[in-house]
Amino acid sequence: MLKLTKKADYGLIAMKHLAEHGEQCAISAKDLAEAYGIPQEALAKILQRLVRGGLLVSQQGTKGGYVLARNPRLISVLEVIRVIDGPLLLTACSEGDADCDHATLCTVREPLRKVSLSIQQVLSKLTIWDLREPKLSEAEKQAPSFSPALVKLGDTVVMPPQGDLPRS
Amino acid sequence: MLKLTKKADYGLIAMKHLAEHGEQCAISAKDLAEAYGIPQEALAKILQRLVRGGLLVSQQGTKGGYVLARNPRLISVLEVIRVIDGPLLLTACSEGDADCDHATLCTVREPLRKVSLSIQQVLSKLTIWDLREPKLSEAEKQAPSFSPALVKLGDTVVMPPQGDLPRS
DNA sequence: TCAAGTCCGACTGAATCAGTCGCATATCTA
DNA sequence: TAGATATGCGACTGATTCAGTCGGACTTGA
Repeated sequence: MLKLTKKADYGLIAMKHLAEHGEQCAISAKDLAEAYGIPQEALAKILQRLVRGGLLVSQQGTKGGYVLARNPRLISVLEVIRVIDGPLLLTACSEGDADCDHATLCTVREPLRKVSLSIQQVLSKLTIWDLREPKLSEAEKQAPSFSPALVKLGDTVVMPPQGDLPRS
Repeated sequence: MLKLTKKADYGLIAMKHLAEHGEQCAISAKDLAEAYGIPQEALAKILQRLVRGGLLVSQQGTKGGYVLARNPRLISVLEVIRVIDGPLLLTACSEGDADCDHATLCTVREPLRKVSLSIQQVLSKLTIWDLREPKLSEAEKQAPSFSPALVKLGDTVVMPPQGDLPRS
């Protein structure tokens, strides 16, 4: 459980590839699909969602393809996942109580919601750029875009949020 | 996506209830189900898994029911989820490469695995006891069983900023 | 020994996921 | 201008997983 869907997986692979190679020219869905052994049509649908989500820009026509809409250092993994798979919630029942009939009875939702927030924050700190080269993460430590941080559960989170968030 | 199944949800609710009330006598699946409006048989199955997983002890017979196998302070949320829903993996393809045909091509797996580990650390730090009373978590801060967790992402430590999330 | 009460394993609809197909639209090149 | 190439979009199908139900096996207490 708690696993990402293949769609999100494919989406991240594509985004990472575009971050690495798509600097100049657009890359077509076909090329991406062939490069990673992903079904073309499936990937195309995912890329379309990313376009609608504002993370990619598409270019139609013969020399068309996809390009990142922003600097990869400003696109978080969380955004990609959220665009493809929808909002990620840890608890089965969403924020609204209306749909959950035992809202008043269910007493674990609140603590779990906090855990969910922690996970989201971890994912929001990781950018597409960070996926690029794992070995570079050491060097990235100094970079302002990826600063050290502390995770605390319960209702308190210590340490000032010095790090700038990737996009808000 | 990335949401817990209802089963895990029910399981956590039950564990929490047992941590609060099941000190002396065993509590039957029926009582638990009625208390939270959960289908009896569905809950029973979940409780059975928790027994097999070594987190609960079952007592058959007229006055039977379930009791926690260990101190609730020593049972992590991660354990409960893992017993009910199986090992939680962020990536679609598991650790073994055999089943994933584009193992060599998929380049995002390694960074995602680290994220997965971070999430697991967060969940393993949270115990059933911590779910008990959210208001007490402030006091629990001093308790040795619940020390501030540090989430490490790869070689760098990542921190969720407090307060609100980056909306996208 | 009987009966009440409980745990336990197999089974059946329902929902979601992964991938496919076909057609419309836009752009570039000859 | 016509053809080739590429994205954009909706509907569809098979497979997997989830949620919940049913009947049987076991233990306990009178």
